[in-house]
Amino acid sequence: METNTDNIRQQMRKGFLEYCILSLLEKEDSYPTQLIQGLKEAGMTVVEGTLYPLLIRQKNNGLLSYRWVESPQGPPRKFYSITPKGKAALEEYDQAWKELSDTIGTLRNF
Amino acid sequence: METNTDNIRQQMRKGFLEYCILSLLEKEDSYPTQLIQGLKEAGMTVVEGTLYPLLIRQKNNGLLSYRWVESPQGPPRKFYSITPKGKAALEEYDQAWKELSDTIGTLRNF
DNA sequence: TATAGTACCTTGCAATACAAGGTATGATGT
DNA sequence: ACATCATACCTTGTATTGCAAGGTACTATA
Repeated sequence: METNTDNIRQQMRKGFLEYCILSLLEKEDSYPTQLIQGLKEAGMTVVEGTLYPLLIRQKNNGLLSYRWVESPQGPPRKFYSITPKGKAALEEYDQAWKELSDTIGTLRNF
Repeated sequence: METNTDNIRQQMRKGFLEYCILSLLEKEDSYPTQLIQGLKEAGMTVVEGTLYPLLIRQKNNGLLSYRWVESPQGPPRKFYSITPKGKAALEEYDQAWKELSDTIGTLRNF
């Protein structure tokens, strides 16, 4: 376990990817490469080997669905949509985030 | 992967324990049972099987040191202190927390 | 037909939180 | 002296999950 900033940032991110992905998909149906781009713009770099298994897990749990859409150039894209169950999960994540923020606020005297 | 609130809260917590422990120890030297109590009061329940290995990791990385202190009743207590390296790590955690908050704020339109 | 670009996916590894159980010390009651 | 209880520290095995690395497939272009 290193203590450099990169590693700390990485550790903290754990568990937030699902929340972030549901957030992006609530705004707009997207395919994986698009999600990677969107997450990067929001300040959270994710690689394919992390994203694909996560999307599959979320889909298997009924939080997401997908459909194939032809691309203007290249292979077809797998567009993911958030389901009603996914939206319910997103609300729970909002609540969990709020509570975690309160906890950190208490401990750090923010 | 369940989607109930408890599980979501648990997932989100991952990676934050080190930050929270350093925060508590910055205020006051503590022994593990005391840390578990302090974390619980701040809204973050942790069990022994999680805490002990984590303290050992942090100590092995030079973030913490400890000394034995006799208890008024019962076996001696292992009081942990934060080291200069631990304080530096805490500052990095503050920065990482801020960046993560910004990311969530961007994605959730907070 | 070969190459490049885009896109989706899998395998193996390392880190870590937890459930469950274990060991040791000191006070109290019989 | 001995059993019991409360406190305290610690370990083992399991499941989850993020990542590095590598693989497969479709389409357009030279």
